[in-house]
Amino acid sequence: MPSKVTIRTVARQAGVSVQTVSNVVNAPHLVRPETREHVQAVIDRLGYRASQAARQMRSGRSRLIGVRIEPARDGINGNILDRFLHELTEAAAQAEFRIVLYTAADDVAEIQAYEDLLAAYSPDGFVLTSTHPDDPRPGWLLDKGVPFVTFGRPWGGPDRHAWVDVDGAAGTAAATEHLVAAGHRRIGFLGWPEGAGVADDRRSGWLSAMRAAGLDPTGLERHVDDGVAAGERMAAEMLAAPDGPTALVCASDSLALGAWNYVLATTGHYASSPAARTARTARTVGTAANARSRSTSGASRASRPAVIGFDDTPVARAVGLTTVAQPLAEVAQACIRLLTAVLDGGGGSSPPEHVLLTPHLVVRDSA
Amino acid sequence: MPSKVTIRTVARQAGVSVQTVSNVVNAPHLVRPETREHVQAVIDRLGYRASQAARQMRSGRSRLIGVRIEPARDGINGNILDRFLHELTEAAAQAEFRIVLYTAADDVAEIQAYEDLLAAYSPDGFVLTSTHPDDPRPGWLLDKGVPFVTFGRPWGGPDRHAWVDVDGAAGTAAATEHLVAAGHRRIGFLGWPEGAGVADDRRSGWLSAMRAAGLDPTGLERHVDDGVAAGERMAAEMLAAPDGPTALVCASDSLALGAWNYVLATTGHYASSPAARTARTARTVGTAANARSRSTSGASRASRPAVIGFDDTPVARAVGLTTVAQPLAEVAQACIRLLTAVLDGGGGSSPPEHVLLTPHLVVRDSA
DNA sequence: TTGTAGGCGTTATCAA
DNA sequence: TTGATAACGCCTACAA
Repeated sequence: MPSKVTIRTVARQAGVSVQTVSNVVNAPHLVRPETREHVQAVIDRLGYRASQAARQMRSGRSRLIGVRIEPARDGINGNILDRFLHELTEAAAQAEFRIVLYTAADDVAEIQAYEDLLAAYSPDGFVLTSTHPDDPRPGWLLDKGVPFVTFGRPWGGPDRHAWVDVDGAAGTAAATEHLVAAGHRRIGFLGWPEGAGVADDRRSGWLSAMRAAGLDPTGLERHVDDGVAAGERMAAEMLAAPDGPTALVCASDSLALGAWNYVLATTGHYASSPAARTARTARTVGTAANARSRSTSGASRASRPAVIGFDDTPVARAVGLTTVAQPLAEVAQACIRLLTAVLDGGGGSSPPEHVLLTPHLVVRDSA
Repeated sequence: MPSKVTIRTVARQAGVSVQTVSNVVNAPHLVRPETREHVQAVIDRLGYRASQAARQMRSGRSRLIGVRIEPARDGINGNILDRFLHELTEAAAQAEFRIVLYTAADDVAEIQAYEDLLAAYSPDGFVLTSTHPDDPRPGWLLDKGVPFVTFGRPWGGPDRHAWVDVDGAAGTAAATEHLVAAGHRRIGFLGWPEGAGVADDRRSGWLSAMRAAGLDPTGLERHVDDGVAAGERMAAEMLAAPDGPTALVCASDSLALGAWNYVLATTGHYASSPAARTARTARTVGTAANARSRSTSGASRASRPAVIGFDDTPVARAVGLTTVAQPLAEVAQACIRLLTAVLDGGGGSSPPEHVLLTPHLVVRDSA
């Protein structure tokens, strides 16, 4: 193993001072082209890379970004944070940053994690996920002057920091419009309890799209804590009602999966893959579905209720669920861009930037 | 914001030398108890934490562990690596290590990532996932003398490094035994193409359990690349055959989900949640299933074929799939333990340690 | 048991 | 345009 290549090694090999080498790396314009090229050649030949530890001691910059990795939770939705993390790692690498992970059971623990991480590794900044009303984290970081960006708007909180978010309302509106275009008139919304920021956001898109289409949303919505079982239960209640909806826009793939399970069980219409369809020979497809459609008139597609989820999770893909997809790569890139802006801006007085991205509908079998 | 608390600040505040403070932190036994307590109190009060950057310059240790974060892939199985990453972050924190992330599209890119990361951040070691035959990574790291542990055996490769793995064969064997106990005699195996290490491992557990139970495995297995659609297709072929299996042990939850989709479509028996069951009133449950069972005699539970997956992914939970669960928290802890052993052992001649953990069966609706 | 000196690799300052 | 020097915070000798 070649003993460590330091800036000294390069300087000696190139016959210049260490400072010149440093300049070639950090401020090339200060070095005469010939010298620069020569030194650069030596750097490449030796494979020299500045030590972050030493660099950090001088410059105070670690080129590290702290990110929390969340537990699997119900695992269906939590999944998008893992995908986000992957995208963020790539976006960070583009900007020569690395992601350091930490875990925390709740907001208080997370603030403790900031302190620990900051004191020992001094990351240059943080990317926060899952912001929510009364979130104590932004305030703490703001107080300490620690640079950060959030993936998620400051729901209700003071808007004093850079954030990136996806327009959930636009997503559910697109879903609703898709259903309207398919001939549905009574389109229900299956969401989460109010007050969660994201919950209200996604509901509002459905609501405005309904009104824009001249449809009456009254009585067509239900709210429940996230989960497949809960989705199935609520969907059963909603769809079985005499004048219930013929289609459902859901706030999550979990809820949608539950609803879709119900639809399939009710209609006996498990149409996911061609293989299944051809293999399914002995069954009399559609009887139950027809019985249902007779009592639910109104949808142009009378065969079965439509369901649309949110997040385009792997489950949705596997099961053929139509769903709203968040542009996670773009979100990640925007996070890095805004964070570097905050880093460079330093104490600058320019107001914090915001980015609101639009999700898109992925149409599959369920709607 | 309080200007940085260094070892000097503490020393002054406590009225001792910096060396004493350092000793209190790194070699408490060298300090007189009274002094130690006094200094410790000051440390706590000031919230002092040694700077990793400075510490690393002296000691050469960064207390950083490099881990690759994989893309979402088909997303259903890739998910377990995300869960592993979470557990690893926690286990590492226990041992005062942090996880630094990197991405890489393939093995060659990953080796490049080692070089970059090593040169700039000098992580103390790496945790490798997804080992496979002809994996060039362990050899490279071994050559460079970089400490590492793999989650995954060195399939076919030289066994010269520490590794942790889960006994896949034990998992499929347990699944098979469970089915045998339930009265199944023709138990099929739906796995991946041979040669992938993990593939052969999981197959072998099924095979040995079949033989141990005195059952003939001939013609009861199929192999296909992972995927839900592939699983559905293969399951259709296998289960529809006149003397086909009455139950399926699958190498993954993806395959199992596909198989289960087929089973449900065929039997019209979508029994996931109680809600669905009660809601499903109009349908005549079981006719198709009975028709099937007549032609497939042999299982004690004639109603429908049983399916068992592998990995206990969120999808499995959501859909009620019986599956084999890997003890990821234990794997993560073992990885950290072995890695620290390698770190401490340094050039020691003690042979690399191995840990093989046993998975367990999670019984749900599908078997 | 405690204190002092030196150096890890880098970059900022300043002089040449 | 380039080079010498100091300093970042810590830890390991070594001295007291």
